[in-house]
Amino acid sequence: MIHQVSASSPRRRASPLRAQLREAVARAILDAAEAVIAERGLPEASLAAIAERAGVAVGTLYNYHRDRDDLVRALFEARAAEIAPLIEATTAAARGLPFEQRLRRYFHDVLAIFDRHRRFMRVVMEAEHLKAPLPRGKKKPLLTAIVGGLTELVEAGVAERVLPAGRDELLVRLLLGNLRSVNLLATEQDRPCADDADLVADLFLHGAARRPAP
Amino acid sequence: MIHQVSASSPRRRASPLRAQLREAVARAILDAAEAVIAERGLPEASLAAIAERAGVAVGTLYNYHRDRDDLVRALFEARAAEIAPLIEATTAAARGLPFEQRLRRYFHDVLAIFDRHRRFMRVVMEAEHLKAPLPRGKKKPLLTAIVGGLTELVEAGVAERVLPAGRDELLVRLLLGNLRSVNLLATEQDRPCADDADLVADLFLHGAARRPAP
Amino acid sequence: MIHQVSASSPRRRASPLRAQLREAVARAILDAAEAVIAERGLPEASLAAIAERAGVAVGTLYNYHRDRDDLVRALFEARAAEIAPLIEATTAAARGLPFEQRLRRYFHDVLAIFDRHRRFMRVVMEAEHLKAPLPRGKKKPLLTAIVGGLTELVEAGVAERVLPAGRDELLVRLLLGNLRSVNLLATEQDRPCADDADLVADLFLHGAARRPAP
Amino acid sequence: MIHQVSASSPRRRASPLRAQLREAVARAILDAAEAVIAERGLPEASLAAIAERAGVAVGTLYNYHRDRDDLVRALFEARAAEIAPLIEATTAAARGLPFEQRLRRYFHDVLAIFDRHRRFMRVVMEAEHLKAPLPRGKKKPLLTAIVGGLTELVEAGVAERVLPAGRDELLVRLLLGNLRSVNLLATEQDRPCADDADLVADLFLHGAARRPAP
DNA sequence: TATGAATGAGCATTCATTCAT
DNA sequence: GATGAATGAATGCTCATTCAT
Repeated sequence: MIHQVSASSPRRRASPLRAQLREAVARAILDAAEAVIAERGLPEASLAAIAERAGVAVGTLYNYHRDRDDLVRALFEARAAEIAPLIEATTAAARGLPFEQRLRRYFHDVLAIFDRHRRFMRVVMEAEHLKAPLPRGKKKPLLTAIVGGLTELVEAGVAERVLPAGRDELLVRLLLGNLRSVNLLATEQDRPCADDADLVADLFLHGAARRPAP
Repeated sequence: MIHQVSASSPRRRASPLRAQLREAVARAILDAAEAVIAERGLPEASLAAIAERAGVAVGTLYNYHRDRDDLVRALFEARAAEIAPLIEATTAAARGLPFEQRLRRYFHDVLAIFDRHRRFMRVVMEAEHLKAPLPRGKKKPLLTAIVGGLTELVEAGVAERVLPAGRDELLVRLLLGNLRSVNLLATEQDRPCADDADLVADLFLHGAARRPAP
Repeated sequence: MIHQVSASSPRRRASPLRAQLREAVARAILDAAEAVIAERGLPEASLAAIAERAGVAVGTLYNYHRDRDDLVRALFEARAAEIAPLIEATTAAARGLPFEQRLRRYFHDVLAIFDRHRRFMRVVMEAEHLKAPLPRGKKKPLLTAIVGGLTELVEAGVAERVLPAGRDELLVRLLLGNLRSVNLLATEQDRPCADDADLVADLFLHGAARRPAP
Repeated sequence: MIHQVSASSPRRRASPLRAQLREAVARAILDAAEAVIAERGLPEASLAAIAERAGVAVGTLYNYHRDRDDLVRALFEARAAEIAPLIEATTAAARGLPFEQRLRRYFHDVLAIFDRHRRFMRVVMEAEHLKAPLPRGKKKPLLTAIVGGLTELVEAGVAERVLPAGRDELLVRLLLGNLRSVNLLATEQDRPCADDADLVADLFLHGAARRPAP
């Protein structure tokens, strides 16, 4: 039993077709898992439903994943492997900018990424806090990337003396919460998150209150 | 089988004792449900565990609730019945104040209420978004109260021309998200939410950015 | 979940009926397990088959036993608890007799016990050697009792200088094998084992060979 | 799909190489099956494990055997084809000797054969009685050979008036049981069976009891 | 009304078997 | 012929729900 999900190297050069097929099925399974989880929520996502959605038999799932936990973890890891680099690239791209621009840029880019992966990001954001959403051991790698970017951002803000010192953790959490709120609302309303990036960044920087003209 | 959850009116004047007893058992069940859900998370909270915690037999749960969904809903409703008035009182108390004070006051009072009901509020906040935490149809009544208060607040801000118009829904969601972030972080760190009320209100009003001295 | 199989003490004096019923179901389950195992062999004995045979639902099995292993172990223990004392009584009853009588007596009595519990003894004797017939941990208590009796017997024979010294283990195994052979053959032919007791004892003591008349 | 198990005649004279290869694979499969069964026991021996051990794909097993039952049966038949002649040769070699020598000789030679095929004989002896170790219909051919030899032996003994008449079947079973006991004990203790041949033959002939010196 | 045993549909998982390549 | 992924029936087990006492 081999559990090589994204293995691009077939055992023999002779059958790249096999490998391609395998790859396709593997992808179909993860896509189905994502869809079912997005629809029913993680604990209600049964393997039967996932298999049906993927158009394969239940047993086939076990040709690709050791068990249910492994399937879920593989989904999160596969998406993380795809998305986390984008997040990190965004973090890197914003680095060096003055804080305000940096925040604005980061928010905009991250929310744009959310838009391109909306269904999965919804799952991640919903699972953000859950008791035991993912099987023990593996951590949520995508959240880690996002939180990492936010932490760096906040630290930069503090270093520039734009943000108050000593409340880093709370600030990071509030920013994460803002991303979450925007994502969930936009998903509900079926419109892009990125539209709200500027508003939210502004709000975070300067507050909602309009200062009366002097 | 009678399902009078929060019925405070005994069936007969003749046996207030029996009614009292029933009330006590009903309360024990909801308390147990709250405890088990807080500990294991909603989907892992089995009726067996709840019954054991409540010190009753499983069958007894069905004398008080039609099914599991109904029990959960009853819990949320009961707590809502207890907490929502406090929220509404807070909403009312803040009414009439100038917006900034009003927001500050509202946040402080609401977070203080969170502190007094921390265990349950954590459950509520975790379940905030969940796919099917509550049976379809019934809405989460406590969230409704909070969102109601926030909506009124935002509308007042817009009316006073302190908040930007046309983005009410997003602003409400962001405020709710802030409350959520503060609650979850404080719960994790096992310290009161209310401590953060001023900071968060300030942040929302004036932003994180310190304006350089002119 | 209470797994009190042979518990004769109901939780309340008030419902001896409940307890009686429970006892009856527990017995029915073990009887069914015994029958199915005897028919299909241990590894092929599915819980579904056992439940059907017992006239209960699958879930009911789990009200009496933690899992399949536990059910099987319970069967073996219950029967052992019933039969082992008989074996031990036999061992004790034979104690003190001169070796030849002692052996004869022991064989006869043990085979008579086999006859009264034929179906189960067949299962035990079949499982005698199996790789992992019983779940880890618990040992086969009935075989232990029998082997214990045989060991004592052999030791007595050696002490009386009737049996050769130094080959105790082999002698015990051969005796056990003889009991097994007799049991399986008699079961196949659907006739009592005890009939063969004298022959087998004689054979063991004096051999099959008839000495020619001098 | 051709299921010529022990076919030593290639389909074409033209490609003895191919036939040789086929033969080699067939042997590898049976060897693997024997090893896995010896290690895990018959019911736990999965085709996946056998295929892996044999170094072939699961599907290949089905090019050599109709199904799992057929594979197991083929193993038993192949080994029987190898061992049964040895047993029969032993039977023949002993034929004509006076009964006592004949028995002694037979036991010794058979146990020596057991030693040379210990792993498989253990499997056979363990499976001796099992409910459904082999698919219905087919008999265990090796046991048949052994039992045949024992039957002839017993009949000779009866004819010579050394053994009591009328209990042939039981005597055969007891002898078989003795072989079994010796085999299992020796395997457990990892020492040769043949060492015990004389003792067991003696025991069977003259009994365990030492006659007091006159 | 309280009890807790009985129920059975539903779930994750295994594995002999099939079949396109 | 060899391969190994796909299949799906069968298994052990859980748990919300029912119901006789």
